Amino acid sequence: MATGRTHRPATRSRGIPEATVARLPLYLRALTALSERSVPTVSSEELAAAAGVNSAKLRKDFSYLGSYGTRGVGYDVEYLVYQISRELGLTQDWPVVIVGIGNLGAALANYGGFASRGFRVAALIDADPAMAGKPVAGIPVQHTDDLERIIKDNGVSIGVIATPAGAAQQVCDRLVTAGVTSILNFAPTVLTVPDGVDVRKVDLSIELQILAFHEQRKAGEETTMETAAGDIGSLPAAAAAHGTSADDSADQGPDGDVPAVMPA
Amino acid sequence: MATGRTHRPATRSRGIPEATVARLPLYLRALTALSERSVPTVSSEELAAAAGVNSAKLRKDFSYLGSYGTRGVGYDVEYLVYQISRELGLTQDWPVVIVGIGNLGAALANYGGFASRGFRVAALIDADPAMAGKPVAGIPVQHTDDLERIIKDNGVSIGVIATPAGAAQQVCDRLVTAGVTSILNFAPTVLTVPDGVDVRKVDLSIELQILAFHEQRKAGEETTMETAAGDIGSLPAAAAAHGTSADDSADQGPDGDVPAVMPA
DNA sequence: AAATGTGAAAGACTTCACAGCA
DNA sequence: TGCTGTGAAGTCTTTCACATTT
Repeated sequence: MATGRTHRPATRSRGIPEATVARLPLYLRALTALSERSVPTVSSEELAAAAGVNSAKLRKDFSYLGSYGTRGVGYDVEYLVYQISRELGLTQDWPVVIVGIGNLGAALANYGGFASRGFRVAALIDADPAMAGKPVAGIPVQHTDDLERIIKDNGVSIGVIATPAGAAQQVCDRLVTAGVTSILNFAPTVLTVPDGVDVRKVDLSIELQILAFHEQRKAGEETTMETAAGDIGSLPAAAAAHGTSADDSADQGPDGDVPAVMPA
Repeated sequence: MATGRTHRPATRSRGIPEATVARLPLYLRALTALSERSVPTVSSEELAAAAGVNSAKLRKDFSYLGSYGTRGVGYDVEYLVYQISRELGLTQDWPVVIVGIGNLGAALANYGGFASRGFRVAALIDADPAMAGKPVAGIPVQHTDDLERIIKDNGVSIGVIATPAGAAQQVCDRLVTAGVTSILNFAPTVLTVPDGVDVRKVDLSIELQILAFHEQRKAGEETTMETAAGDIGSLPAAAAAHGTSADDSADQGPDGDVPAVMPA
């Protein structure tokens, strides 16, 4: 979804494709596991299998970073770990704030992978005064009133929003004003941000809906049914057109659903 | 991370592009909001703005579903809500099980958006005997031992994995064996599944790393620094090279990614 | 006059397949 | 021989721009 698109048109200094960037963390994880097992080198084939991609793609991805492999041998694990970490900016410390310490916020604060790779939870912020001072994951929750100060005092540039949808945009605005330029949004809402600010979204219900789409399709196949019967019962109910002149008679016949995709 | 690949020629009968499917939930959410405000119709321009995409893309997306708009007018909100819901398979009930009731699992169980759109948390499962019986989000947690029975008794086809990485593959195998064909994986690990099973992954640390990448770039631009100084200190420290110590092996499925859907 | 639906062009990403190096 | 690195081909996605319909 990559909300935050819109990078400056320029900045072509190092054009690593977005799709490649999105896979680097995957490779890094696989490499880290190999490193822990003291495996010295891997071939693109092996590493690709561990990361769940195909080897040609992996080699192409690495080619954007430079030539870090050895023909006939493979890649040096430690060296690659370092190169990818550096490329991703993980060799530096990233203080992060989490806003909205409900169930999800607490889960995120406790998430191990967070602290590991260069990210450090600098502060937890919540709008509920009752939460203030209470420690979550060993970090005392602070009140929203101090948001700006917290951001500035800690030099935070990455913010995580785990508030209810209704509060997300407002929190986002404050974060941005205070200097945050990258946001990870867990609230089920579209955030509007000024140019130069990156937003990534994680949305549970969207993922489930995508799964449901495929699941539905599988079910339909099995039985070779093509009329997708079974739903006809629960009709639109909408159908009825509001003003919009266009009387319903137009298309949707009572059963005339079956949208016949692909109108020639 | 786009999951469902698809080798097969891709059944053109109803070929809705994966990228379009991934956006339908977005449109649906925007439409639902409009519906609640009793807005009768929207133009592609307005709806696109609400969903955070551009209007040409939205129109193209809708064109795969059929011709549900009215030229010169726009789209009937209620009607579109129904059509998209049906296309996504949300007009039916999807029982879901969540495995791994730690911080994250509990957050998911409590997540409102879950219950809303056709998804119903049929059961919560955890390996810790101490959790058994304890209610989370009003649902009693059950022990992993009963996983297979629970799946079957409830006709579950969608499973959510929120266990630690180490347990994920095993849980996945059991879910699949018991009949689950769609999995939403929150564990930071690559899951291997047989053909016909869909896996989607949500990975916090990957999202953060992608943000860090862009964040780093921004910082670099501002100061025109390009040597990313300050890191040179922590060098690779790699180099050693053993022979081909490929012991693990296990390079299974060629494209261990996601399978797919729709055999022609 | 307004706004959809869609060919066609442009762009991004993936896969192929093989030259070239260790 | 084994495996990387990469042009070229193929596929998917986005964007353009306009004919078409209400």
